[in-house]
Amino acid sequence: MKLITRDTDYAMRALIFLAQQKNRVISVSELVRELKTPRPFSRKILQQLNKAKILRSFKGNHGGFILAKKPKEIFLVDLIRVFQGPLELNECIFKKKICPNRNCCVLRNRISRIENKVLAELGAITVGSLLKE
Amino acid sequence: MKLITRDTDYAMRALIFLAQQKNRVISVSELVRELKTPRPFSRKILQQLNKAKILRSFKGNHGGFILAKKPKEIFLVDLIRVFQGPLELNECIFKKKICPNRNCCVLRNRISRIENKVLAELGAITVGSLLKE
DNA sequence: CTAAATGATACTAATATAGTATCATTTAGT
DNA sequence: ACTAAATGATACTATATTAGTATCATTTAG
Ligand code: FES
Ligand code: FES
Repeated sequence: MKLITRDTDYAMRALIFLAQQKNRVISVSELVRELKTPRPFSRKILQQLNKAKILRSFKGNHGGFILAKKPKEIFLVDLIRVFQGPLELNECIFKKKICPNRNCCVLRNRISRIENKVLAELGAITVGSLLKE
Repeated sequence: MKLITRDTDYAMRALIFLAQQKNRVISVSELVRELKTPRPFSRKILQQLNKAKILRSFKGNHGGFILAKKPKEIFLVDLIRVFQGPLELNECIFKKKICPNRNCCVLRNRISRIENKVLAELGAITVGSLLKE
């Protein structure tokens, strides 16, 4: 079971790098030179982050990307949601057969608790919290 | 993010069904008639459970499967491990670049805590705990 | 001997993840 | 106005994982 896919991983790295550049507009070329991540893939990811309003983009010559939010306001969970869809561990797993009345299913309760825990822990991680000085 | 794949799901259903049959040997035919799961797939799953010593099998005419353990001793985590491999949320996600000293990486610590929580919650779920009387 | 079962194993199909390619559009600099 | 350097949008390809099938060998009750 993977908690984080590569999109999310690269996105986080890119965001941390951008955060370190303090509002300088950074092009994909510059970014991949630094991070050594595959260029077109990285580009796609930045574009998605732009659509998600986590980045702001500038077109044309000398264009590129900057953070649209403060590092402390960019949460890992948000990235997960952008690239991996909603975090639903919760969805009923054992359909009809096993779960007679869904409200009190042992499984369901426990899985909800897991989900809450995951959200709480991940919800505390931001780009800011991973920045090294 | 899916916590449980279909193998694990079907396996759990099969085990619950077998538990309800109280030591009667059940053939795949009988099982899929009841559970309505795809036959050859279900068969493969039962064979895997047999290899994992969660089931015992009997060959030949009137053969089939019975539980090799008490329902309370069959844990959901075990099934997850059989069908989905080890539950490693933990593996380092952001390699070199982000994590200078791995022992104190914020992320790593939090993810370990998530993993522990997941294990604790799942570790409490057995076939027995899901049996309806 | 035979029918009904599992064992072992190889194959196929569908879906999700990872990544590429291409063309249109924008814009700073000359 | 032209050009080079950038992003926007979108379609495509490749790889891995998940889901499922097919087949033949072996075992065994009757
Ligand atoms: S798994 Fe959905 S109610 Fe039990
Ligand atoms: S993610 Fe591995 S040490 Fe930080």
